[in-house]
Amino acid sequence: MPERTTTARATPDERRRQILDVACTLFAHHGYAGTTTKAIASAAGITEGLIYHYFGGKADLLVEVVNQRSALLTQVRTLLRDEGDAPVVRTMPLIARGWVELVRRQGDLVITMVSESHAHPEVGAAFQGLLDEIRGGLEGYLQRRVAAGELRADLPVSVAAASFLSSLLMFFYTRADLDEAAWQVEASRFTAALLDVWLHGALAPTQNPTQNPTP
Amino acid sequence: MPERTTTARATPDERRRQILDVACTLFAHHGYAGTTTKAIASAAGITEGLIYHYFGGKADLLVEVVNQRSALLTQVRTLLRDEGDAPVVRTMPLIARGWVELVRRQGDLVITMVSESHAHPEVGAAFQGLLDEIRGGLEGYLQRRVAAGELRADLPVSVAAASFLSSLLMFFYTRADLDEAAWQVEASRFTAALLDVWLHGALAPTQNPTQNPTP
DNA sequence: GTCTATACGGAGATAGAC
DNA sequence: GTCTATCTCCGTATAGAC
Repeated sequence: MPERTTTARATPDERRRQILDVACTLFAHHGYAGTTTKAIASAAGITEGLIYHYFGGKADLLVEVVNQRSALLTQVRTLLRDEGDAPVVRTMPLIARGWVELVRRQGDLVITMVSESHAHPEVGAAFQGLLDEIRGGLEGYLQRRVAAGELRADLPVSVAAASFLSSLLMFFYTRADLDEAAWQVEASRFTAALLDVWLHGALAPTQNPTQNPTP
Repeated sequence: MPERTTTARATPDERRRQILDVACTLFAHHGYAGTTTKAIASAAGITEGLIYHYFGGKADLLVEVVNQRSALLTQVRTLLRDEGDAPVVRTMPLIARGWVELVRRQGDLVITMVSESHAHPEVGAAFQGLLDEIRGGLEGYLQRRVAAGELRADLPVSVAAASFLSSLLMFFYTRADLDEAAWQVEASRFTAALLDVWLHGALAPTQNPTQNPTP
């Protein structure tokens, strides 16, 4: 078995990972086209030439970075499966918090996908595919809660799921620069309020004058 | 007074506009860093040198493009003012449709702002400022409808407004490539369903067992 | 596996003729 | 106001030594 006495750091796989991580961060902060191979090498503490030992070219970096979304998708699936068929008032807050924290932890990847969506059709397709799968998962859960009679029968589940996820995603996207402490506070507030609106709607309860004026 | 007999097209102001329009379109499709001055000149039917006669440099183009957002803001303000204090079931559909059509007509600008948000802090700030002002406007309207008793008193108006706008914005952002016909269909459907969820919420009406089992 | 050195093209920008 | 010509630098990518 391969033994390492001292020093000798960074196995090939670690290097690949490291380069991809650095690239992802820089892509998020400066955009793909705005990130130079020199900057990537410098931030990774290596030379430009080494990048081409591990990857075919700069374009490959973007592809491989975006492919890491599958890990993100897996985590969301776990999130949805774990909360199987519990009532929405219990599950939705967990999904909301899980989704928002997941997006934040994978923030650079998400920012890169959103930012490069329109410049690189493949990225746009990957991003939309990811959102669609996640929305589909949530949709399935909502459908089951409709069947259980907990959600209204005429709820447009697909749009309800999309709206829920979009709102949290946009929230993250516009506050990604917050430090961890401020983020926790704002994310909690926003999530709670969003759930309130999403569950109960904006309208005042039954002010229909022909029925139940004051019950 | 300045007279023009024939030909002699493109006044200085028209040229500026034209260059900015072309730049905005290309920024949206290839990103700022991915757009070359050569490409802008070529698409505008002029030479690169002329760009520098009208603008200080490429960076100025981005700034001026993003500054066009004020026009967008004005239009939203008009939209909100015109529908003053009418009931939500009448006004919100108009706001939804107006917002979504506005965003689509100014699609290249919106895509550019979103895409370049994190690479260029000034753009990010401009974008967030724009969203904040629009949300604030909608929030004011909602607050008045709360006062009128039409919306529930405990509605988190700020988040309700943000969620409404975010959902429509993300919808546009992920379907910007649809052709006009398909767009009209999908936008109508989405908008109607979103309003349904937003107004009435997802929960089934009062299945509280201690009260009104079947009224 | 990692670095040095270098080729090559293209990017933004300027000068000056018309 | 518009174009042609050109400058300079920097970006990606390769070759080859260690």
